[in-house]
Amino acid sequence: MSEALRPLRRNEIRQQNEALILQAAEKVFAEAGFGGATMQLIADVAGLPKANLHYYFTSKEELYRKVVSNIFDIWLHAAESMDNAPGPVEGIGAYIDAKMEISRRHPDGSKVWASEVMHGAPVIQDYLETTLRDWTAGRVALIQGWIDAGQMAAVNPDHLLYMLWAATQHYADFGHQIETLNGGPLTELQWREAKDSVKMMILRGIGAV
Amino acid sequence: MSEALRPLRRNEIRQQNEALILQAAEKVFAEAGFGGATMQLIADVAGLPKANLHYYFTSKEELYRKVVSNIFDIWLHAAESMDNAPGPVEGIGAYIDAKMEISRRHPDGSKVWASEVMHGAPVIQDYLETTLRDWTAGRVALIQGWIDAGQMAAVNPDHLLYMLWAATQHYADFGHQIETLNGGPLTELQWREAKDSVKMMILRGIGAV
DNA sequence: ATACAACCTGACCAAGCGGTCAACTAAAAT
DNA sequence: ATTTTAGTTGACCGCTTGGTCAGGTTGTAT
Repeated sequence: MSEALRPLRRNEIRQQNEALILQAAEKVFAEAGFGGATMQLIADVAGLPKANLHYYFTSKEELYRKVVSNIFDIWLHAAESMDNAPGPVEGIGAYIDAKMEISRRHPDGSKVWASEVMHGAPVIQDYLETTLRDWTAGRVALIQGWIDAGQMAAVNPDHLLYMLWAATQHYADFGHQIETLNGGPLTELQWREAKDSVKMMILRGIGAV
Repeated sequence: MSEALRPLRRNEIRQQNEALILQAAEKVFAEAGFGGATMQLIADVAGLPKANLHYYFTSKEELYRKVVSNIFDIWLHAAESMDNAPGPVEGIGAYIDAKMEISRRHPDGSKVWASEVMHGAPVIQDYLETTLRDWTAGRVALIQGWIDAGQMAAVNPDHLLYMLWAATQHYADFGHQIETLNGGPLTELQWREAKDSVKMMILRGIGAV
C-alpha cells in the first residue's frame, strides 16, 4: 500500500485525505452522534490538524452530509440484490444476505444512518421522500406479484420490508448489546448462524418455504 | 388536574418538577441525542429556568442517567408478559403486543435507549451485563423448553430474541422513516395491522402456528 | 411571630465549540 | 528558473455550553 516517501501527486493527496477524513468522521459520528462529535476529535482520529478538515469540507454539517450520503449509496447498491429473482426465496434471501453483510462490514455507517433517521432525518429527508419512497413502492409491487403468483403467503408487503430492515440492521445498530450478551464479538460461525436464523425465520414466516 | 392557586406542598413541588424535567429531558434527548441536547432547551421545554434543573439534578449526565433508567424499568415490566404462558403462541404473542405498545406509547424512551446502546452503552453497561443478561438467559431457557416440548421449531433462541427486539423497536426508532413512507402517522387500524403482521410472521417463522 | 429549611433564579464564568485566516510549503505549469 | 496554484497549519475569534452562586421567596416547624 504505502510506497514510502514518494512525492504524492495532487489527485492522490486530495483523494487520500478526503477518504481519511470521511472514514474518521463516520467512526466518530457513529460513536458520539452528530451533536456529540467534534471536529477536533475527527481530526485526531484522522491524524490531521483540525484546520485541514475545513480545507476539504466547509462545515461539520457538510462533512456529515457526505458521510450519510455514502451510506445511502451502499444501502441502495445492496437493494439491487432483490431484483431479477425468480421468487421470494431467492430474492428476499439474497437481500437478507446483502444487508447482513452490510451490518457486519459497515456497522458505523449503519449507526450513523439509524441516528439520522431517529432524529427526524434533518439532512436526508428529501432522500426518504424520493429515492427511498420510489424504491419501496417498486419492491412492494414485486412482493405483491409473488403473493399473487402463490409463491408466498399474503403478508403486508410494507411490514415485511420493515421487518427485513429491522432484523438485519439490528446486528449493526445494537451490535454492542449483542456482543455484551454473547460475551464478545460474533465469530465467523456465529455470523453464519445469525444469517441463517434470520433467513429461516423470515422465509418461513412469509410462507415461502 | 390543576387546582389553580392552591399553595403546593413540598412533596408535591419536588415530585411535580422532577417529573416535568424528566419528561422534557426524554423528549429532547430523543430528538437531539445526548451530545446535541442542551440543558437550556430542556429547561425551555419544561418551562423552567435552567438553574432550576441544576437544583434537582446535579448534572446533565445524572439527568440522562435517570431518563435511561426509567426506560429500562418500562422495558423490564413488559418483559414479564412472556412468562406464565402455556406456549410460544401466547408467550411470544403477548411479548410482541407489549413491546409494540411501548413503541407506540413511549417512542422517545425507545429512541433514547437505542441511542445509548448504539453509542456503546456508556452509562448502562452494568445493566446490560447483569439484569439484561440474566433476563435473556432465563428467556432462552424458556424458549428451549418450548422447542424440546415440540411446541415450535428448533430456532436459535438468542437470534429469536434479537428479532423480537428489532422488529418491535423498529416502529419507534425508525418511526420517522415509516411515517414518511406511509404519508403520515400510522392510524389505529394500521397499528393493529402492524402488530398482526409482526406476530403472524414471527409465530409462523418459528413454526408455532 | 419567628426561625429554619427548602425552593427559586438572574447573572455570571471558565471551557470548549465550529470556523477563520495569514503565513507557509510544495507541486505543477510557464 | 520563475510564477502560479493547491495544500498545510498554529493561532486566533465570537459564541454557546454545562455549571455555579449569592440573594431572594415560600412553605413549615416551633
